[in-house]
This record gives sequence, structure tokens and C-alpha cells, in this order.
Amino acid sequence: MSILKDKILETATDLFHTRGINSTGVDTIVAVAGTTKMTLYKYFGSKEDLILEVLQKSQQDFQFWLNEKLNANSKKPNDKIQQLFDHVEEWVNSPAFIGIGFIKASAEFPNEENPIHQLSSLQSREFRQFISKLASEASIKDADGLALQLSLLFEGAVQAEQMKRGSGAIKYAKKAAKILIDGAIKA
Amino acid sequence: MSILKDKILETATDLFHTRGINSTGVDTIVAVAGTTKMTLYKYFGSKEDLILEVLQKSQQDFQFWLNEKLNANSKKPNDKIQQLFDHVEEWVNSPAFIGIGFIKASAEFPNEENPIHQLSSLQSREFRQFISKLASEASIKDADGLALQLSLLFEGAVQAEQMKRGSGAIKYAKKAAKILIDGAIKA
DNA sequence: AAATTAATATACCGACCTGTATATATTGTA
DNA sequence: TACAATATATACAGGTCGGTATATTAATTT
Repeated sequence: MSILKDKILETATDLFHTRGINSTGVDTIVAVAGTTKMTLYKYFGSKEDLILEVLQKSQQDFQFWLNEKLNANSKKPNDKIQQLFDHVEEWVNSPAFIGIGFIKASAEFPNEENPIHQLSSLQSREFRQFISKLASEASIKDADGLALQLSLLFEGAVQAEQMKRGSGAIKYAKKAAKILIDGAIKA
Repeated sequence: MSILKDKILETATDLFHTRGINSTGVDTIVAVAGTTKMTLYKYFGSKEDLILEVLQKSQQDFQFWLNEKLNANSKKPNDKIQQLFDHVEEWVNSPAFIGIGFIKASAEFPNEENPIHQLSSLQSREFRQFISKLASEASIKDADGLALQLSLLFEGAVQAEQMKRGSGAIKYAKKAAKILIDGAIKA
């Protein structure tokens, strides 16, 4: 993959986060990335394509990072789901944290027929399924239900931390997650 | 207040929800509202002012509706906080449900110096304080903590329901809220 | 070194944006 | 009915948007 394409992706990711997607023009992206529109449109068919790739890469990176963390600490399913929010907390508190793309993208593109909205929706569903798999491996009965609850806490906390860093949202989300997980295990 | 101003506010609220704020031009708003830009700019100094008023009115309406519901059912603090999510569920499932404005607004205007972002942030804080007051009246020790957790569930569920209606998010958020509230009362 | 190809930079297009100046109806008043 | 004040509609200005055609440079091949 080209180094310039990576640079554009990286720059777009950052600008979309700090200024919003619709408020960030392609002219700004190429200026910050140190290239030109001609180059951008060689690698990406349209701004929409660029947005889609940014979303895909962001989610991919996060999922990969999270998976690594989960597998590094313990192989036991029960530990994994218990430590899920510990890792999320670490991620949220890291300087590189720029939130979850699909949350903001779905807000900026509410139309259900819009490809960006559809991808966001898909990513949200996939992340929920990922948690559900963790829960079900930990022999939790209503794995889907718990996964939904945890994802609500996750998305709510990320949203809150984006609004105001150090709001303590993730700390209390973690506590809440522990209570819900313990309750689901006993049931 | 003028009937046209109300019409513009109402139309803008609806369009901001269905198409997003940045993607909705003032030309579209006045066309749908059946008036002209001249009239819009007589009542609102700028599009930003219009957005701010839409946000204020939306939150005001919701808070008023919720307060009425809470006071109608029971005056006892314990009942109130327990029934909070019942009312939220009714609201979410009502046909008029169009989500929470400040969640989407803060996503579209991420810059902390932007007045729209600041208002969104304020509204989120105020709603959290509202829940905290409920919790503290119900003699819950860590009222702020519980309020934060419940608001995460609330915002997460609203977000999920906006992404996909009938996702069941609010149902499981309600269950989670009950568990967290019961736990906080015992503590 | 000449010729061909690929990648870059510049300039531009039409569409849309917010906001306003000007013209036209409409209303109230005498 | 004649005039004044106000609210409306139309047209337009300045700027930015996504996207592209043209011109220039660099790289590759013969």
C-alpha cells in the first residue's frame, strides 16, 4: 500500500474526529496531509469512499488491539469478559484515544439508506456480537442480552469521554459492567 | 410567539433529525416550512442561533414531559427512580420519538469552543444532575455515581434505538437499570 | 540521451451554502 | 381612498463544497 494513501487515511481519521466529518473538506485533508486532491482521488473514488475506509480501518485497529489485550492476559473465558472494561479503560485513557468512529458517523449520516450509516450500523452490530461471543464462552445464559447491556455502557461511556475527557464515565461504566456480569453469571 | 417561528423551529427539529444538522440547509428548512429565508432571519440571527434554539426547545420539552410523568405516577422518591426507565421506554417507543438532540449535536460539532457543542455538553450535564437528584432523594449514597451509570445506559439506548428502531436496546437498558438501582439502594 | 509513461501540481467547473439587498404585497390608520 | 408601516417574496453576492481537465514534473524504458 502506498505511503501517501496511508498518510491521507491517517489525516482524515484525525480531522474527522476533531472537526467532524461533514465539516472537513477534501481540500483541508490534502493540505494537512501534504498532498493534492489529484492524489486523493487516485486512491479513493470519492469522499464517501474515503470515509468508509477510515471507518473500516479505525474499527479494525480497535478490534485487533482489543483482541490482543484479551488474549495476552488470560485464555479463560470468565477472565476475558471480566477484564473487557479494564482494557477499554486503558484504551479510553490513552493519549491516542479519539473515540469510536461508527457512533459519530451514524449521527452525521442518519439516513438508513446511506452507505456510511449502513457500515456504522454493521460495525455496531459486529462489536455487540463480539461481546456476545465472549459472554457465551463464559457460559452466560442470556449472552446476547448481557452483550447488549455492556455495549450500551461502552458506547455511552465513550460518548461521554468524547464530550468531556476525564469525566469519570469509564470508571463508573466499569463498575456497572462488573455488577451486570456478576448478575448474569449467577443467573 | 409567532406561528411562523414555531413552524420553522418544528421543521428544523424534524429535518435535523432525519438528515443531520450540517446536511440541512436553511433553504430546505424554509421550503419545507412554507416560508422564506427573510422570515427565518427575522426570528433567528443565524443558522447557529436556530440550532441552539432547536436544541433548547427539544430538551425542554423532553424534560417537561418526563417530569410530568414522574410526578403523575407517584410522589415517593423510591418509586420515581425505579420508574424512570419505564417512562423513557414509553417515550422511545412513541411514534414522535426522534432521539436526543444533544447527543447528535455534540457529534456533529466536536470542537469544544463551539457554542453548539457547549450547549450540548451543558444539557448532558443537566440531565445527569436531574437523575442524581432523583437518586439522592431516594437516599442513595453514591447518587452521582448511579446517575452517571443510568445516563450512560440512557444515552447508549437512545443512540441504539436511533440506529435501528426496535433493537430491544431500551428493554435491556431497563433491566440493567433495575439491577444497578437495586444494588445502589442496598449499599 | 530520447521517448514513453506515470505522478504530481494548478486551475477551474457547477452546485450548494449562509446571509442580505432590493422589490413587492399586505396590513393598519386616518 | 391615500398613506405609512410591516411582512413577504425574489434575486443575488461571496465563499466553500466535491470532483475533474489540463499542464507540468519525475521516473522508467529503449
